[in-house]
Amino acid sequence: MIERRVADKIDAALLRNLIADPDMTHLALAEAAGLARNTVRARLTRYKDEKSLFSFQSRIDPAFLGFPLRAYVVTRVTQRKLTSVGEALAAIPEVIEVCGLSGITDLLVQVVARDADDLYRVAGSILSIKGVKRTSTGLVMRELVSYRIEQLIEKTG
Amino acid sequence: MIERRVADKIDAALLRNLIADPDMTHLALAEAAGLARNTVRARLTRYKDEKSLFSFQSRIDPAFLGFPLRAYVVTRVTQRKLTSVGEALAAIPEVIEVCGLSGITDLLVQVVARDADDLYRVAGSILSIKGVKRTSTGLVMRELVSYRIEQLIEKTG
DNA sequence: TCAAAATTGCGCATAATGCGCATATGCTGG
DNA sequence: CCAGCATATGCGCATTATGCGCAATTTTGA
Repeated sequence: MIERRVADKIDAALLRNLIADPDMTHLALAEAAGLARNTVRARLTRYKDEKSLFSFQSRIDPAFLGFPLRAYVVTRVTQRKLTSVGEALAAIPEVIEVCGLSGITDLLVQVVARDADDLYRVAGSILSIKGVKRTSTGLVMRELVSYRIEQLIEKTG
Repeated sequence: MIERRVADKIDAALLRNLIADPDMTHLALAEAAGLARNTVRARLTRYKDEKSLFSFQSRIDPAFLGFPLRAYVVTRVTQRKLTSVGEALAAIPEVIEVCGLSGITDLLVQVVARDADDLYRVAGSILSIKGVKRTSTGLVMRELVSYRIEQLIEKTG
């Protein structure tokens, strides 16, 4: 099995700076990190090939697209139908992520919606998938800690 | 209350292209979307001010930082201590997101870890927070649908 | 309908980028 | 201990992209 490359000090410095300002120029990054311009360029290029970075889509706020509501739908599934349920979920646009969790026949489905009615509709379409036994929806009311990765960089290198 | 701007057709076209290639040049974007270069620049600049885009950090794969494991920890909390628990959770680096869900005293805590032992340790430190009554950890075994926003763009404009 | 906000088109100076290539550095396996 | 491979560095140069200004035109909304 291929072992994935893990960030070193150089990567940490670059990523830290990019978080502060995603549009920093190669030269600015090089100075900030005390590196050569070509080194910066090599790393930045490498990130793509290695897929160390997610797609740009991860930066887009669903609210900006008109979906301000977010919810988690815990979905109990007939075990044999896991795959087909996964496919059916993928066919629902409002489903933005589906995770299979350990030791259970539950799926954790993250959805977005335009409003409360819309959410109700989406939850309904999940429940109507063949193989889904029951669902439990929890609307995200408050983000006590917003998605963050930054602090992990400090534990790198 | 200020109403948030929502993406229009122009935004949709730009975002679609940026997902395909985040490094597209302004001019390339302009051509692809049939717009003027200045328009593209204006929009791209605006995204920052409006915070329509998340920080660059949302693009970094935790695995690249050395945290290949991801888990959801459902945390039951003494209602009065919600705030202090939130702060305590924020103090744990491996905690990458905390959501307060509707109608319950549960928090949905997303964590990452270096390995199974590390996850066990992190789960323990969550459980030891004053105000946490009990926790239930679900390791993300499989992503049936990886985080995606792209398909929402088609429902825009 | 009218005024404000966006988009557009054009040009230009500056700055960034994409190479190539030779050298220095550093880590690994023999 | 040394050879060899991968990486980082330094330099230059031609090509592009960017940042800005400004005026005309279209769209949007009140």
